[in-house]
Amino acid sequence: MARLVSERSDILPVLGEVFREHGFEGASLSIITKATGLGKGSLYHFFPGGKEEMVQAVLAEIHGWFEREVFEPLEKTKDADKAINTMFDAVLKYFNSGQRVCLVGALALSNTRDTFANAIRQYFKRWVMTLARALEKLGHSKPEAKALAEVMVLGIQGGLVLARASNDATIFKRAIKRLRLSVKPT
Amino acid sequence: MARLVSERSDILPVLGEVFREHGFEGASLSIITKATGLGKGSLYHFFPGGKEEMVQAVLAEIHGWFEREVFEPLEKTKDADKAINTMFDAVLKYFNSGQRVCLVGALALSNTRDTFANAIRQYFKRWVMTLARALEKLGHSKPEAKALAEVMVLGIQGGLVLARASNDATIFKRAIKRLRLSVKPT
DNA sequence: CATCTATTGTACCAAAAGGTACAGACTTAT
DNA sequence: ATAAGTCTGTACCTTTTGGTACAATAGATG
Repeated sequence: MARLVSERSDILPVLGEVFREHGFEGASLSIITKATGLGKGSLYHFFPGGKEEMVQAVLAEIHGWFEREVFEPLEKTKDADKAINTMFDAVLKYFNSGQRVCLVGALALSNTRDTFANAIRQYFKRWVMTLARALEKLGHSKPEAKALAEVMVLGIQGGLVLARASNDATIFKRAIKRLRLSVKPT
Repeated sequence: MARLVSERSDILPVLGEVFREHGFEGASLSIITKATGLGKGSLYHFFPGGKEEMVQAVLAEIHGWFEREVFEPLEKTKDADKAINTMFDAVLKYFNSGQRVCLVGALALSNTRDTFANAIRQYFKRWVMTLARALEKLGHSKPEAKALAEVMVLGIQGGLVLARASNDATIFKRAIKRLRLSVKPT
C-alpha cells in the first residue's frame, strides 16, 4: 500500500487540532482517520496505545513547543521585559488571537483530566514558575511576582474561555493587552 | 411501577453535576441513569429531546440561579460595593471554592459549543454587563467599568481552569481575593 | 371503585464506538 | 535483487452508544 507519511511527528499537529476541536471523547477514530488521512492500520502502528497515547504525544509536543518558545527564553534571557513581551507575542500567535482553544486547559476541565493529570499540571506549573522568575528580575518581590504570574497565566486561560464563549476574539486580545501593561513594577 | 420522582426539576441538579463531571459526550445514558436513579423510560419522558434537551434544561436552571443570586442583586441594589462582594461570596460557594467546574465555561471550550452557543453567550454577556453597571455606580468610568468587569469574569473562569489543572483550589480562592481588592476605583 | 393520565421498567434496535488481525505493498540496506 | 523491516488498507470483533416501543403500574380524579 502507499506510504504517505514518513514521520509520526508529521501528524501530531493535525491530531492536536482534532482534539482541540472535538475534545478527547468527541474525537472518534473515524474523525481522526479523516483528518489525518491515515487508516486505522497506520494509526495503531504509530500509536499502539490508541487515543490515549495520541493525546499524550500531542501534549508532549505542545510542552516541547512552549519549552522552546516560551519557558526557556523566560529563563535564560537577561532582558526580562523583552522576554515577557515575546511570551505574549508567542501566545497571541499560538492561540490565533483567541480563536484557537488551549488543549491543556480544555482537558483540565474534562473528565479525562485524571488520565493526563501529570502533563496538565506540569505545563501550568512550569509556566507560572518561569514567568514569576522573570518578573522577579524586573524588580517585583518574590510573592508579588508569584501572584502576578498566576494572574497572567490564569488571565490567558480565562480570556480563551470568554472569547470562545462569546465568539469574540477581541476579548482575548484585550486581555493580553491589559496583562502587558501590568508587567512593570509600580 | 414505582413513582419515585415527582418533579422534573428535582433531577436537574443531579444532571448538572453529571455534565460537569463528564462533559456532554462523556455523559453516557448509562451514567445518567445511574446518577439520577431514573430509567430511560422516565428520562425520555421528561426530556423527549434526549441529552441535548437535558443540557439545555440544566443551562436554563443555572442561568436562573445566577439571575436570582447574582445578576439581579447587581442590578437592583443601591450599595454596589456590597452587591459585588455578595457576588464573590456566591461565586465562591457555587464553585465550591474552586473544586467545581463551570459547566458553561466547559461547554464553551468543547465541540458542542455551537449547539448551546446562545445560552453560553447570554450567560457571560449578562454577567459582564450587570457587573460593569455596578462598577460604574462605584465611580468607575464607563470604559473602565467594562474592562474591569471583563477582567473579573475572565479571572473567575481562568481561576477555575488553573485550580482544576493544578488540583489546587487555593489558586481559585487567591484569584477571588485579588479581584475583590480591585473593586474600588483608584 | 372506575377511569384516566402521568410515570416507569424492560426489551429491543441500528449505528457507531474503540480496537485487533493480518496480508500485502512499499523502502531500504545489502 | 532480495531480504528485512516499515507502513497501510480491509475485514472483522465486541461492547456501548443514543434512542424507541410499549405494556404495566401508580396515583389522582371523578
